[in-house]
Amino acid sequence: MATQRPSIPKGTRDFPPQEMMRRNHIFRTIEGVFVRYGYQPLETPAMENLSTLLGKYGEEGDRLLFRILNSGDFLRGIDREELLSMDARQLSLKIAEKGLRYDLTVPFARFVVQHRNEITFPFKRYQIQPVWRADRPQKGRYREFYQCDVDVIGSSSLLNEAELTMIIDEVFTRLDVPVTIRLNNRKVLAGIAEVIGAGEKMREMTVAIDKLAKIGKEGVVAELQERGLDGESIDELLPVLEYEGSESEKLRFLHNLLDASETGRRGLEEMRQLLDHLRQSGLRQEVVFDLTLARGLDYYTGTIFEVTAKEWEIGSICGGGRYDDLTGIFGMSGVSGVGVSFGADRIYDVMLNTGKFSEETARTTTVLFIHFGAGEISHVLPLAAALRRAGIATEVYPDPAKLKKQMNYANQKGIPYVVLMGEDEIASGKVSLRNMQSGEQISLPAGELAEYLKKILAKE
RNA sequence: GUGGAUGUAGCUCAGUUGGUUAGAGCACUGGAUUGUGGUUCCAGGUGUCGUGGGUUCGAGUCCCAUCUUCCACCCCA
Repeated sequence: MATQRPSIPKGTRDFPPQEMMRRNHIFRTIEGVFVRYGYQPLETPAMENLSTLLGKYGEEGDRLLFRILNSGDFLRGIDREELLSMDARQLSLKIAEKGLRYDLTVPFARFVVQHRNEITFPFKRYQIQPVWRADRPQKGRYREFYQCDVDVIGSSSLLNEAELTMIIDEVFTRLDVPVTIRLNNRKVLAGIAEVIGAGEKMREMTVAIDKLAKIGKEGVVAELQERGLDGESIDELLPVLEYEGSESEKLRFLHNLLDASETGRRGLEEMRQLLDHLRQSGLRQEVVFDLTLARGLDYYTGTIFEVTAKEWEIGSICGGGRYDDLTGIFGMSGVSGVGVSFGADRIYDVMLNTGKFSEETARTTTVLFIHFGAGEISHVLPLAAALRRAGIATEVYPDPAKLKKQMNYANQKGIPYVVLMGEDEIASGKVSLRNMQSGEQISLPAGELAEYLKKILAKE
């Protein structure tokens, strides 16, 4: 048999050790912040029933769902006529009943409805798992990627929005990634659509103005025309797009503009309150009320969030919003929720490209024991055990290889300390401890090694 | 889903109008140095030229298909 060339499916990746350690650093930081705000962990299966997934992400989303072929004789019960119809969409529903999850929000909604009697509301959960999309891959766009979601469901208080903003602020502060947190409110957007006489075209309007940063004012105008907004409405919208002023001036400007729209006034009041909460929370990252922030997902109904890195352009690295009736499709209405999702893969890219990973992030072992043969092993093992008991990650080189080879191993793996155990050391009851970074080497009694290392490691 | 680029050693890339046995640097392995790494010097294998067809006396080079990666749409993390 010919040897086959190893490969993985399009848009998927292996995560080698160094990358894993860096990714884990991101995941642990994010998770640590979630926990500190009282969110609880949840995991759901990689695959869901296709009926749970279909129709939740629009036509585009349905196309991007990975479908899982039924097991066994998947053609059973399908008549010849159907098979020959060549209608892939219809046929796929018969031969595939499961699909890979497309995001974590819909499975979460499914979970909440399914377990509504066991859940205490407001329910605060976080979920860090991969999702799959049959998208065409590009840089920073994969077919398998991780999402870190935090949501609170069963409370419509704006304090939740404020808390999520604080979480975003803290995560990126801890990761040392300066960001801009952009906020807006779908009700404000709806109000704007209403007062410019395009209430019916709210969705078209938001999709177009969402692209402002990318295609500019002229581009947006062209897009608006293309999407069927009349010239009058566009003329009225322009001052909104062009508006520049302080936050308080912006609120006043909108207050006048949205006077005639009840929805708009409500949205504006929500924004005013949220910004007020945030002022009292001592945020360290930049927060802006951005009228041109729209976000595509249809189910958002209130506050919307989007976060971009200041030092590296890669699109949004975190986003979310309030959805008033996500669980309605599963038969549980009137439950409001709000949540955000962190894009770990993109955060990784930002941190890598802006040099935010320190050497320590990729370090696993602190001490390596170097020895030269079977005779030394009996002296090495108790010492290594003592270090591990002291909480120091310790390795013993498995082969009595040349010193150079063992040193090189420590070097390659970024191990900062090496303990040499040879005939001389054993004879004197001492060990040689070498700092691989400075090249400094000291000799000390074997019994004092653990204490000494603990002391100098604590100082680092 | 639409349109466009790309692929040569583990990595970054050379490779002439199609011509005989496909190259460099880095990395890797061994040695100089039987107990002191990162520097240096020497030696060494780096390979179905992405894959499958086709044109040709002859294809890494030209043509077609396919896959990969990347880019612009679409959408999004």
